[in-house]
Amino acid sequence: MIRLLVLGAVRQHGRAHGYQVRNDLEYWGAHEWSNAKPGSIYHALKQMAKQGLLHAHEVAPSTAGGPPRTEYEVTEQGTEEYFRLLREALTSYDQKPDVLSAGLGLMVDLDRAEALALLERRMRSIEEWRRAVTEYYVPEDGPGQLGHIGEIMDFWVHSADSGAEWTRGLIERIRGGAYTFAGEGEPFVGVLADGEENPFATGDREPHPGDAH
Amino acid sequence: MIRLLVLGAVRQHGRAHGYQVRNDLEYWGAHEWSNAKPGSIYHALKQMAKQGLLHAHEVAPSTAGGPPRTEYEVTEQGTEEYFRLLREALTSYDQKPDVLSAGLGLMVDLDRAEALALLERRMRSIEEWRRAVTEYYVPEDGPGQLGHIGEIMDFWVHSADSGAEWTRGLIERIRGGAYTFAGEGEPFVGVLADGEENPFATGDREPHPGDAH
DNA sequence: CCCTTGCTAGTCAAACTTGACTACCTGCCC
DNA sequence: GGGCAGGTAGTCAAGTTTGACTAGCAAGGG
Repeated sequence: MIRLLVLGAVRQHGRAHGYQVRNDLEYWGAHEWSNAKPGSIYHALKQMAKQGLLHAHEVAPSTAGGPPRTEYEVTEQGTEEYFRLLREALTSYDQKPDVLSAGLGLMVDLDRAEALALLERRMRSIEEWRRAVTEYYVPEDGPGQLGHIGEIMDFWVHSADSGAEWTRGLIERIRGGAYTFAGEGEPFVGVLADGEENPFATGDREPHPGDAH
Repeated sequence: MIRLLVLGAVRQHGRAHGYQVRNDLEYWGAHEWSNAKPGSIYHALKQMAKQGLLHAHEVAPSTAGGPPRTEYEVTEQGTEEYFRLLREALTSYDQKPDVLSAGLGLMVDLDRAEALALLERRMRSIEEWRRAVTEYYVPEDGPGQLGHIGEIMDFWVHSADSGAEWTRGLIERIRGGAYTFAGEGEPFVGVLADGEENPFATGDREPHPGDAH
């Protein structure tokens, strides 16, 4: 998950250091909905460099104060992994909203037809899962047998239905021509240029209410 | 999270060993919707014993084959922590469905009035969060400024709305007298007695479709 | 001119999670 | 009467995540 985000960020820059990635993720709001803390980001970069998904350039000291920095570039192998993760994020329904969010942020790296196909597969995935849950909790003995435990299943089913509905909406928007996908001309700029100010910076605004811990 | 589940399971038994906890969690379906693998469970037990939330009895070898086992009991401090976690799980909206699921499974350890109060707070929490997100993504420049990134926010808002709707339903069911809460007589048996067969055992049925990894 | 604030860039230990693995015993089929 | 399938109970190393910490430099106030 973190790998998907990091690969996506590095890829858009062509070449990036950790702090830049960190900033992009904040720009996307990822610090609010994913577990993308500094530690995880740097760890992911190093790990992926070790595994050959990224190439690490030993690089000059910072131009703007601070310690020297290492720049990374996505290798061919890393690109493959990136698309694999991206496709999976859009397709699979594992009720982890952060994975889908990451996929949404990066889906325009695919072409429109493929994005649509993946989302259709996502729909089928949700339906299948719904069927599995309802089988499990409405056994022939009738419901209620589970007492309040049944609420858990009811919650899952409700989530699945709501997720399906939303996905349907998205498919329609994309089919209707929304957004700019790969190979459709001027792409949407999803990263900050060097020195550009982040209009959505949250500063030290506290995390969204309801967050505990 | 895992701590909440483990504390809840041990508490219901009064005294339990790791394997028993593992079985209860399967009974609740937790292996499907939470990251409660054996390793995590045993780790949590040991950790919490070290921290004084559980008391570990050094105990006799198994009665039914297998290595000897350690039994645990929740301490007073552990009970406090348990209720703290439980209240938090029901109240806070951090879009992690597994936390809520755990809370639902254990909510009957509270009394009805408190459960209702917590769920009302959950509703407010969701609304507040929704407000925060919509502020963030419909700035005065108008929407669309974010391009496809806006879809992420739209997804959050949709999830929040759907979560609120479901919570409202649950509140009504509980207010209407559903389920048996603490202090209301014969509690629902949420654990398996020794030797009882799990009617919902999944055997080696594979995890729900759509699960990747 | 110096000193505090704040941004840049990153490290690190401790905690947690994962998935595969071990070892023991029972029942039962042949 | 052997052996193997399957349940019981748990360990362990490798990997990941967390949250707090470090250290360098710039800008600006007094």
